[in-house]
Amino acid sequence: MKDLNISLKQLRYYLTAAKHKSLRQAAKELQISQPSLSAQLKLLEEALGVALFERTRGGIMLTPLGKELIPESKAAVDAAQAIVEAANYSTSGPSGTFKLGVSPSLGPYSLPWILPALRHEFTNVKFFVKEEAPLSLVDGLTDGSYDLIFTPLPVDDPTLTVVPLFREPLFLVVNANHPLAKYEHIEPSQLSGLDILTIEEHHHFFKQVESLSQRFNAHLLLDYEGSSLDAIRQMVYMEMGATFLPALYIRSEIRDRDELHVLTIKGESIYRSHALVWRNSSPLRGFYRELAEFFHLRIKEEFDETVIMM
Amino acid sequence: MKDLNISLKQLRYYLTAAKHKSLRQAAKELQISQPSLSAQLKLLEEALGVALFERTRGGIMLTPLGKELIPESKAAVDAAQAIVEAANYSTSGPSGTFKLGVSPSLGPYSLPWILPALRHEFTNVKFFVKEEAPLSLVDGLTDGSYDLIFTPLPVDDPTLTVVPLFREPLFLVVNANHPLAKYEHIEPSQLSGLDILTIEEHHHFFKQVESLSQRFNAHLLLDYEGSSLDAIRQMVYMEMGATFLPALYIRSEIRDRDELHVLTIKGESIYRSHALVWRNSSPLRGFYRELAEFFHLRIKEEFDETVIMM
DNA sequence: TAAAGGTGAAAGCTTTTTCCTATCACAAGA
DNA sequence: TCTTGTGATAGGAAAAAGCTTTCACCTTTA
Repeated sequence: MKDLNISLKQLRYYLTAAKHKSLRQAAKELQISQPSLSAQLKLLEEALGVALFERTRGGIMLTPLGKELIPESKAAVDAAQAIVEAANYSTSGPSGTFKLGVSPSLGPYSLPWILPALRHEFTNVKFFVKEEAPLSLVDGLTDGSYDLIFTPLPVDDPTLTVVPLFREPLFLVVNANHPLAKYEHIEPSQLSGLDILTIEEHHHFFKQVESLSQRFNAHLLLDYEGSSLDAIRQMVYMEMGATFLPALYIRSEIRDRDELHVLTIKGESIYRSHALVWRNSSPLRGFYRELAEFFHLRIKEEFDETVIMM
Repeated sequence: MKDLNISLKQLRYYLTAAKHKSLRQAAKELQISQPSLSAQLKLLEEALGVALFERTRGGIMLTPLGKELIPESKAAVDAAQAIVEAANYSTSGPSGTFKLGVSPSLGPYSLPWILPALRHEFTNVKFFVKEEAPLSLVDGLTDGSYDLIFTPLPVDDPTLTVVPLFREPLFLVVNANHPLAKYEHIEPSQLSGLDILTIEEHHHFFKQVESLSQRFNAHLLLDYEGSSLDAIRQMVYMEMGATFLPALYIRSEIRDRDELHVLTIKGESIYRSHALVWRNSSPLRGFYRELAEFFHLRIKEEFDETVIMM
């Protein structure tokens, strides 16, 4: 990069002197002494190697080149002013485009109810939302691909701040023609031998369903893994097996109870927890705490009958 | 004007740090020490009152606002760079739009033969040409309305540099039906009582024709003054009187010798002189001397049979 | 596990830049 | 002749920019 030996101050001085056609008047406006102004304009002329002004006893006048360099000088000073103003505006509230990473089993069934209110509350804040599996979310947060993630737990990294927000119940879902569909609540023993479908291995959800299957002696189907909750819902609909689905998903996507039946297991409370997570080193961590509180309130307002607040 | 407390250097440092995501790498590119860069970025952040970077042990990353201020920062630095480049370009030759003032009795009959060659020779120089009576030209040069004037002499102002270029003969012009039209040369006594037309009083030309009329005992018509040389040529054509016209005007505008007759006066050499004039205080006076030489050469090439070089 | 190598920050010092006051040189106007 | 206006010059003080050295902390390698 070519060395720039001119300063914004010098450009301001030049524009002001051009305006007044008098070094004394300009110095007065700038609130510096006239010899200082004279010296700085001389330095600017020397740095550029050209004469910008013609000095006469009646004052100064711009040379043709001096006139020609006015627009670019004004552009530089105006751009700097815009930076200062944007920053001033920003100190009165957070600003910019934030990269928010979410789990695909959580984001689509919660964020549409949160983001509009968020945009209303923090008007200069934009979110660029991307879905990715939770393990990838944590990696992305660590390496700076995301500023913030909204993800199922667990997250075990001491460089990250984890703010748990709520617990989301998981329910057993079977086809309406399934023998278990005649019940609202079943005994754990009734799960024995049941074919259980789930989504891909790198999701926390997979591990949880695997654990549940082992616990209830059910049979976890590994040959027909789904790529999303929608996919496994379709498989249940096609009588390929049963599955566990999160409450927010059920709330959002399962309306036709003639096709799919939702059950609870007696004496069992099955949940997964969700949190907002950010890097400890972020200078915006104060704002992220505010955001976490906002999320918490919004989720409470919107999903209080579905989830358990933390 | 709001006080700008950020510098172009700081903006360059910020852009370079953003590019490298490492203060050490950026400092290396900028050829300053890392602690200096760190300190300057901190000062920039303090001046703006916002965090532009998040610091981690693996390096730095931009905050959302840090990202948002990149385009304006680049705009400021690029504008300054453009100033430096324009100035560098300019030191390899004069540049800008020059305000050239010319007399209406000279400019139209000379500049069309000079300006194209001038543009070819000085490619970054533009002329904004304006015609005005010579006394107004001098006033305009003194007050800065013109950078340069091309004018008939005399010019008597010690703050101005006057470079005489050539002498332009004046010829007597009569209608082709006039008794004097049968001659190519006449005696001074033949002018006695002749009606003489001229242009307005505030032109040097008026004073010269007035002086000639008195000298040859001719009758200067004051009731029918022309506003231009074209106007008095028409009056001569309409047999309202005779007139003196400059050689360049005759060369350019009088082709039909069946209508108007051009005479010389025996034993008399009648001229007016023309010069380029600029302010002594102009930092571009070196360039104006060059220009004067170029005018001189060009006039010699184009008008050598019409005028007398000085 | 220890050593090496990477990160940005803090501290103290030197150099450079920016700004000040006082004055000068020159001109125009009263 | 004096007053008032212009921009420039000279010398000094204060602020800013940059340096080297070192620190704290982490990761990687042998």
